[in-house]
Amino acid sequence: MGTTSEDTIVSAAAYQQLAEFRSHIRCFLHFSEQAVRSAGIEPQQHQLLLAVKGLPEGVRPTVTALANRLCLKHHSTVELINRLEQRGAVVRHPSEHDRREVLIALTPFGEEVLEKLSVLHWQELQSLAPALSTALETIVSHTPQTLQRSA
Amino acid sequence: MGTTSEDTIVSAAAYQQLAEFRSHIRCFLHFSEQAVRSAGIEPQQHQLLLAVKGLPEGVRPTVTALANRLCLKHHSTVELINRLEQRGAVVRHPSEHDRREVLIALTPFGEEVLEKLSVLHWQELQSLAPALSTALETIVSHTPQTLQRSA
DNA sequence: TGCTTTTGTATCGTTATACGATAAAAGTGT
DNA sequence: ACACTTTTATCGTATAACGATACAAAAGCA
Repeated sequence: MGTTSEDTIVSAAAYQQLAEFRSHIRCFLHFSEQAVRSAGIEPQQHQLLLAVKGLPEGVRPTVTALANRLCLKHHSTVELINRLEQRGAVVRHPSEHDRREVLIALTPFGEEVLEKLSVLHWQELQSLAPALSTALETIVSHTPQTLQRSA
Repeated sequence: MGTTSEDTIVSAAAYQQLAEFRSHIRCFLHFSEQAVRSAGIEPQQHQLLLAVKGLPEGVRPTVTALANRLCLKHHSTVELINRLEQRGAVVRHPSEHDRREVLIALTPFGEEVLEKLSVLHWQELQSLAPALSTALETIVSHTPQTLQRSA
């Protein structure tokens, strides 16, 4: 009677619910990409701007802090910052606490772009939130019986 | 007296809430990427597999249908399918309704990978759903006064 | 003090991905 | 037969992320 851990079956409904959830996320990200590119920057660049501006109180905007926030490797973050610096959206300046650290700040141009995009995103989220919430709710509530079944 | 549409100000709290929401999404997508790569395929490839398997009833898995579901251009979808076909995760076969169409089906390997990943994703969503819901809720409820302010 | 280890940032080469521009084959309407 | 649309495919280009590698500053230890 030892139940093996391999007799898990995913129902057709479960696939549809997962696909639905991903579709909503992709829909939001697609909107975001279009809005961001219309504003003249790239999606990941926008997210770094937002990460800088939306960092919790008391956290210095170092490369490492931003990498953590964005779930990126440090060197990927460095490259992202390079591209943003070339576009004039951020500037680097040395930290006084630790001369290894580089602090990132938005330029007026970066601030302007981010504010404009933030308004658009906020509005878009008002539209998308219900569908996203529903999809999430469906997955969480249907969980045990729908997903797994003993053989 | 004429209120221009440009005097919109985004508060620090609003930036933090938007950043928080994006961070949760990135966190989920990061988990997904790691799980998917561990399974031997690429993130977008996994999402196409899921899109095929989770397509609503009665929708034929054509390139165009999948492109719509994934918010991609047709030719981007074609390239994604090429890569999946090379890895043996999907096969193409001609449609009988319309000889222009190409229908996509998972191979046994594709099915196996997708099922394994779907279980992992379902479980992960159980953990992440509360934080994501909260972040969404915060944005939706705080909306009018926090985001916009007349000059 | 000097030496080692750790931490923070940066560079290079490779891969996946997505797009625009373009094309070809199959269907549709006249 | 003809133009027109739809569906799929190819090619060149760009963003992006990573692993491997490197270097400088800080921290820990002798």
